[in-house]
Amino acid sequence: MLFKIDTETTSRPAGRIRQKNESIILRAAEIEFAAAGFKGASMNDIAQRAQLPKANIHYYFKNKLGLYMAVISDIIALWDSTLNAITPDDDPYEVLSHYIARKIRFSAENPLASRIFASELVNGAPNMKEYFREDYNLWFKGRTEVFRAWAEQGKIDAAVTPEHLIFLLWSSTQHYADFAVQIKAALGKEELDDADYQNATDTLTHIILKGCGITK
Amino acid sequence: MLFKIDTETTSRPAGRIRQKNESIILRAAEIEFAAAGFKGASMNDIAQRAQLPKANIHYYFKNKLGLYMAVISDIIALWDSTLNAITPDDDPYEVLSHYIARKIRFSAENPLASRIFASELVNGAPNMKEYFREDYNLWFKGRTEVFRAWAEQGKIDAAVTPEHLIFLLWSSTQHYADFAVQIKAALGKEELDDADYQNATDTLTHIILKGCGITK
DNA sequence: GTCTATAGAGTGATAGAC
DNA sequence: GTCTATCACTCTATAGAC
Repeated sequence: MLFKIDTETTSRPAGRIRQKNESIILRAAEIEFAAAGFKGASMNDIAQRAQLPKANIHYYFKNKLGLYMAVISDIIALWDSTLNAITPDDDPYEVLSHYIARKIRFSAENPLASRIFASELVNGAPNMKEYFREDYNLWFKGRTEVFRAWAEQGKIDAAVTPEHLIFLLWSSTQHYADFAVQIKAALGKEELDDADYQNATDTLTHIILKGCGITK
Repeated sequence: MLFKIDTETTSRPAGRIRQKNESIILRAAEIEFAAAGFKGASMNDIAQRAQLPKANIHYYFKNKLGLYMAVISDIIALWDSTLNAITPDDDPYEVLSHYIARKIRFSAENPLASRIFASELVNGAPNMKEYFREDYNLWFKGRTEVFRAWAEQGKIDAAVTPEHLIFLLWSSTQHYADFAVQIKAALGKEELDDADYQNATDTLTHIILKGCGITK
């Protein structure tokens, strides 16, 4: 997607030290932003977690927003790519079961990224206005065409609106990262293990595929 | 559920003025907290939106957290009640299609409440630790029993894990409030209308009920 | 009950010595 | 490249006049 942000302070090729420090800062920022949102996180806390002086962060990143966008842009790239791979010629059963498994795995492995994205959206996406411009609608329309083609080929129930099926795929899988606290409390566990994620994947796959009338 | 918070400054019975001002403040706070999260929202902005002096808010509510909890406790009460009404003797088809419709309607009518709750959870629920205590696990277990009973009566596919079915019901319906920005951008609409919500309800009901093997 | 005026802590950001 | 010291500002919260 078309969504570029200036995150570098200088235009010089990254030196070894720079590269290392930037990645340390980004990792620290990811944790802080995930825990408190954009406004809630403080440069001070990020600096402390990165074990670097506050001014050092301002040397590597233009300002707080620049750092935030640097963290978020990585997440967005991952997001878009998941749906883009699907074409009308694919087998719905194969593709969707793969998609569900992949998104749940992503939720399990990158919970912080998911949560920062979710936090941004829940608050009305004030820092991502350009991302949700007109072309987002066009891109999404293109993606629904795939499901519509499947419906015309009788591979999916006519009662299923492609748009809302996509929303269902997104919501049900992201939920395991975004609402992890509630899920852990409900299941009475400190952390979710592989069996939990497998269970989630199996149940979601069963319900969604069968519910859409997609057969193997 | 057992989750009480002191929100009042005094213990006196609420006077007419007090009642009116508190509700004005609560409404303003709801908007601000939904837009920026707990830390991101400022008492100043809340006061300005309520058209009251900042100190006035501190007179009615103990502090920022107290105000926040007053907003949140209303939401929680609504949340719990939805699942509590279900019993094993109910007809799964009736109950679940009702549940889905009701939760989507709630997302449509109370998007701010949903988003504040979501924002709190996404950030690790720092202000709701007591809510997600041991009894939450017990309460949730009790709710899963209903679905398990249905499964034993052959009313639900054995492949469906009750826990994850509940998570699916939550995530898919809340999504329309929490991620409204993304949904509107995807559909290319300024606001979602009744037809959109009806469409969402129909598609979700079809997929989830059929996917669970629940027949009318 | 109401509101002005301000305290005191914390914020993002930068100048300038090293 | 690095980091101390500091600025200007905003935050929550309260004292005290009305």
